[in-house]
Amino acid sequence: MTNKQANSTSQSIAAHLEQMILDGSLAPESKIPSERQLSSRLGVSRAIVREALHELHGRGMIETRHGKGSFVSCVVPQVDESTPLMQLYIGHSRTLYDLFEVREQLEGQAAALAAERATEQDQYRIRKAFETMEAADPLTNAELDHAFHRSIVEASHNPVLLHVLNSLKSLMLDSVQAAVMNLAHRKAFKQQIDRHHRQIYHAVISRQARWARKAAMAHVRHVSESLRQIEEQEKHLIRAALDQREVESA
Amino acid sequence: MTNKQANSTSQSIAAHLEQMILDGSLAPESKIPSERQLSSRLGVSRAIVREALHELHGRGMIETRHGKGSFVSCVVPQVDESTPLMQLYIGHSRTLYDLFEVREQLEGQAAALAAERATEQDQYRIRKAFETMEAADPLTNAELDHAFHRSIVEASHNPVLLHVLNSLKSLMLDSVQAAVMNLAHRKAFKQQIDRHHRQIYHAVISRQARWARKAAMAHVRHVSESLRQIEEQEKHLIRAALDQREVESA
DNA sequence: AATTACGCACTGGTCGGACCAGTTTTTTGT
DNA sequence: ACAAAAAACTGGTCCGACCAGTGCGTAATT
Repeated sequence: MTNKQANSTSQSIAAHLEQMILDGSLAPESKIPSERQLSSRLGVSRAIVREALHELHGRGMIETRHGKGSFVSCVVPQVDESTPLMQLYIGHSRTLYDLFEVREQLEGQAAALAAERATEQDQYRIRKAFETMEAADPLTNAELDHAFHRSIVEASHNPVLLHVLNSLKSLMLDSVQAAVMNLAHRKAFKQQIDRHHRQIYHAVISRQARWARKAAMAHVRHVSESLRQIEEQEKHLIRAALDQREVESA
Repeated sequence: MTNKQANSTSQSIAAHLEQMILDGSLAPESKIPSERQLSSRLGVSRAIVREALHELHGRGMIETRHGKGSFVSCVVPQVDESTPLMQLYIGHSRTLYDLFEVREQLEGQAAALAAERATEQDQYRIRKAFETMEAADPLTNAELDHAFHRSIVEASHNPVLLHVLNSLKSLMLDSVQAAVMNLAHRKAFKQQIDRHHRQIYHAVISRQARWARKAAMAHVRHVSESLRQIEEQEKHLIRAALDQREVESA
């Protein structure tokens, strides 16, 4: 299905192993056959096997310990529901916050411009998006939240801004988006976010550019820091789990 | 900072290359030195280099083409200048000012972050770029001006910011760049620009983030408005010419 | 006999050289 | 001058060797 064997041996072997891992043929924490074993069984040189393994390591699916072997490191056994989250951007979490740093500026600018330049039509759209979002079920408002912000960016009447923000958003992995949305599950966060949305809305509608910028920036920053908190918590959980496991295996 | 060199050679080489990519030392789409070259330059075997490259490939930071080489595949997707949408807008002067509007924010943020996060090495680079620029012949300092701004953006240590600003800059047509440079011909503008540069430089070096942001934003805004003025003047000239023609043909 | 220590048989990590296969540049023969 | 052949790149694959951690079983020591 997703068999892209693209370039060649090492690639296809990596894909093959990945498939086995995702299938569950290779359970998490289970030991992967040794390099020499794979090499002879697959009829390729050991170098190729090593390249394939490094490829998987790059994706964080594998961990290798000198003298012991390589092990599947699917952190969370849960199929593919809620928490492959961390693993994806765990190595790049820094970049994620860099991204928020940029977004903070641009969303702020967008809100300010929207307050200044929104036409009546824009204001109508913003109002509609806002009301729809407020009335909606908190669990399903991912799209609506997005639509609200989008309506504001569009009201800024700056295509470059729109374009850049779009590509930044598409940069965020779905998992991260999901995580952001999961903030809504925590009542305190949800309320804070709602408050921010209201502030942004009113500021833009009442054409108070300065306030709009401030509110939008605060909003992005809040989301970013909330995410950071969650990451910190999960890191602790993971570490705790690992410690626990080591205790058990000791 | 995030330098986990953990296991060994291939890992640390991968990390090193990743750093270079994120830093912008290796621009997107740029060719990475050949495996044999890296191998000899880093003093390790080619196999190790290959493993490091595969690691990066696994993370999607690299693409490799047989017989050609390996290439940085933009971590931060380029703000597509090729997208049909942008294609339409490019060239419209209105879009140009939208662009400056965005740049104003981002350059400001970059300067502020640079003031906060610049290492000694960064400061040295910035100082060198600044002094070189000041000492240079005003007519040929297009490159140097660019280098100065770049050194500051790099000192912000935010790869997303770096890449976005890079792609924005590439959006500006050469003609525009030339026009900006032509501002230097007018003594008043030139002096103002120099003053801005000095302010930015001193603010960043003395770690005054707020001031740095303000200066950088003022700088971009000034350039933008100067350009607008020039355009206005030229428009008058053109209109005058057109009127003249109509008179003649009447 | 129990315990320690050594050593062998694993594991991954690194090396160098060889060769194949695409791509680009240079040379060369008409 | 031009087109074809050749040389000089590039990455892709293989081999065989050796080093370095790890673990286990056996032999030496107590």
